[in-house]
Amino acid sequence: MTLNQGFPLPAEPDADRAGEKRRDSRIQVRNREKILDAATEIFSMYGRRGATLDQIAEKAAMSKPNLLYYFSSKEKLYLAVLRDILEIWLQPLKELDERESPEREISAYIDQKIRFSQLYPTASRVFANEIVAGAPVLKPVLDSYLRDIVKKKARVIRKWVKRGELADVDPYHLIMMIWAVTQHYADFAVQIDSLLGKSLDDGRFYNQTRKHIKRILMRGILK
Amino acid sequence: MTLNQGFPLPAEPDADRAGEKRRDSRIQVRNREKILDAATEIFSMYGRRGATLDQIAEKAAMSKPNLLYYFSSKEKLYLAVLRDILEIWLQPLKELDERESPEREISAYIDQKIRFSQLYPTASRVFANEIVAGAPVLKPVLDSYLRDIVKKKARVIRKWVKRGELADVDPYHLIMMIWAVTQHYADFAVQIDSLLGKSLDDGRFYNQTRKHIKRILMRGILK
DNA sequence: CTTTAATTTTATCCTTTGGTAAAATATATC
DNA sequence: GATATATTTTACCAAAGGATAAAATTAAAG
Repeated sequence: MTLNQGFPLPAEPDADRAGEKRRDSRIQVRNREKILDAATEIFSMYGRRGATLDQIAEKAAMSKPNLLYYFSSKEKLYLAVLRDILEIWLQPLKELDERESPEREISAYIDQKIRFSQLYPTASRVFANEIVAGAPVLKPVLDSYLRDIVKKKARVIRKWVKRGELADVDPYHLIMMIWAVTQHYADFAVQIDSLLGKSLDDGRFYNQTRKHIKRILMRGILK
Repeated sequence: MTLNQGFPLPAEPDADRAGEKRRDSRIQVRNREKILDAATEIFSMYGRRGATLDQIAEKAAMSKPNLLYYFSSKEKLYLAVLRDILEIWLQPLKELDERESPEREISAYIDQKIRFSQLYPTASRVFANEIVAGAPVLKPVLDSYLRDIVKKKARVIRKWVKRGELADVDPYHLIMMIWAVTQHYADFAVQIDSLLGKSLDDGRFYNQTRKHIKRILMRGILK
């Protein structure tokens, strides 16, 4: 993972890297990534407050002070993790295109969301954890950045409805419904494993899930 | 809340109350409930590990040792909270009745689930937190108790499909879809508030949400 | 090779946190 | 109202956890 490109989290939160000049060394890159991956996993299991630097350091196979050499505080590390996640989490929504048919676009959107759940289940859980906890860190981003994007895309959906290509659905509810259902398979993976003994890692199950979700949702919203 | 009746969590986990004889005094009842409510709120925000007894005690307006007089450890308290939640969380599913029409039954089920999200959003979040974290405590219950109930109800749904009263849906996916969508409004309430400035507390929004979910889902699964 | 800069380790600090002990206070029962 | 029991408070403690300092080591540049 780790595709941290200029993300709109609270302006330059990583004070660490202020005034940086030289490029990240190979060691730098490798270790930051190792840490971010470890942190994602630990944060997904214990949450922002419950996770400990000791656990993360251990999972990343380095000493705690060494970890702190790369991320100067637990909070900064958490922020870095969130930034990476939000970026990929949000990408698919941005691609909804009103010039295409809703059938095609929404179908593709569901595909991408469920794909995300398959590829980055732990990341999804970190995000879920943050939101369930009341978005102590992400709230400002939700209130601005996310809000704007969703508003824009709601307009796209509304246009489809007006054109008569879609049943009369509320755009916001529709978007949230898609989020809820697709993310569920990553966020509540243990539950699903308990009930079915399956996970999205299983290619057959992945496809069955994908098709099932799409079938019901598309039937529910297409004219 | 607090309707802790003989719940099937790991056999008699509340060793505190072993060999109890006399009934709970009024003070006992009142304080246990105060603590459980406070704990629910704190656990919902910080998770099992992130929550602290100090926070819970403060919210319950009592000293920490006093709190520990009622629940002898944080883990026991967490367990008590979970037990209460699971009980009410699960109730609606048990009521699915194959002798009635799927239209009526599933509709009622969705109603009850969304009602739960409205009435006990924090409880829902504690539960969500536990599952997202990998169900460290509830895993055994999911693997046995929940599994059995869901299996039984999946059979009911399958019967409806066979009778031709329902489209050919997978029972498990359908159940999870309903869970995902209805719980979403409690678990991700902050997000919804950020995007819409609304919550299920708002009666109008509650009804709109309820109807919207039902419309899409029912259309998606009825023949 | 040296010399300089980057990285890692070791030792340590201070605060928070779950939990206990025992004294003090309140409540109930006779 | 005296006595026994239940509840609450006060004072602690040991372990865990986030963070820093400085020494030791490794990698890079000339």
